[in-house]
Formats: sequence, structure tokens, C-alpha cells
Amino acid sequence: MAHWLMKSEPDTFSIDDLAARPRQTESWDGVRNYQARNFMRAMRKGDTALFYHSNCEQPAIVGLMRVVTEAYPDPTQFDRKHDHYDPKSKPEEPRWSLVDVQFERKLKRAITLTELRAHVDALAGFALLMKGSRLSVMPVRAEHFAHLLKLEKSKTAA
DNA sequence: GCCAACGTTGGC
DNA sequence: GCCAACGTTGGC
Repeated sequence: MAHWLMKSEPDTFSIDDLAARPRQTESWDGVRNYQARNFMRAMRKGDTALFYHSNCEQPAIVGLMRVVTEAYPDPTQFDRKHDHYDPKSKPEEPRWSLVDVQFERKLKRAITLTELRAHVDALAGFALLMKGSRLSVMPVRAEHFAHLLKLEKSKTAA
């Protein structure tokens, strides 16, 4: 199973919001970047995704989610009244996709961006740490994922 | 709130 | 197809 990381602004939708949803499941709508969309289309049911809080006081990886559907068209692209409405997308040829994700657990402690940067050696090539990277959905290599779980267990924030 | 980095748009 | 202008992301 593949691993991913997905960003959300906690003021808009946080890990606690996900945990509070019916069946603790939510559609990850609003992605309007082709690269991020393509990663979602590459997701398979059962994949694991890290939940990352972005654009906030403490940017950090905060939890784990399960991908519970394959990618399907994002309905908000066809909704005129919606912020993410895309007039150029046609129902017969949808431009934007999403997957449903289910809450799995919060990390025992948040792993902050600052801490992640202190581990650039072990995390070399991790898209989140690349300069100028703004992707909201990105793949995580198995060895990076394992290292992150090891960090979670470690007592001290390096 | 600032601004660097990036993606998209549209004129030519 | 180039590239300037514009909008967005997201850390700080």
C-alpha cells in the first residue's frame, strides 16, 4: 500500500473535524492543482495518508487517514455557488477529482515542520521539505513514512 | 500582513 | 510558443 501526505488548513478543516464527521469520513474536495489531482487519481483504496496542518501557527503532521475510495469527480467543480466552482469543467469530462478519506488516529504528538527540517538527511527527497513546494497532495516514500513513525515514538523533539 | 515561489492565463 | 501579469500557497 502506498503512502501519501495531504495538507489542510486547520481553520478550515482540521484532523479533529475529520474525526467528528459521520463515519469519520470526508471527501477531500477542492484540490485544483493538476499534479495534486494526479496523485489522488493514483491512490488506491486502503492507502495511508498523513494529515498535515498548513498555514497555521504550528505547521505539522498531526494524524493518519485511510483512503477509502478510488478517485471520482469532485462535485464542487460543477456547483456555481461553490468557491471551488470551475466553469471550464464539463460533467462529461470532469477536470477535478477527489477521494474519500477516513480518520485513523491522531499522532501521539504533532511532528512540526521545524522538527521535520531537522531530519532532512533521513527525509531527503521528501516533497514537503523541498524549497518552494506547494503541493497539497504528495507521495511519501515507505522509508520516509517509517522514519516519521519512529519520530512520533521518540520522546524528544529534535 | 508580508512576500517568495510557483502555477495559470492570455496577448501577441 | 513566449512571457508578463496575475492569483494562490503557505511559512514566517
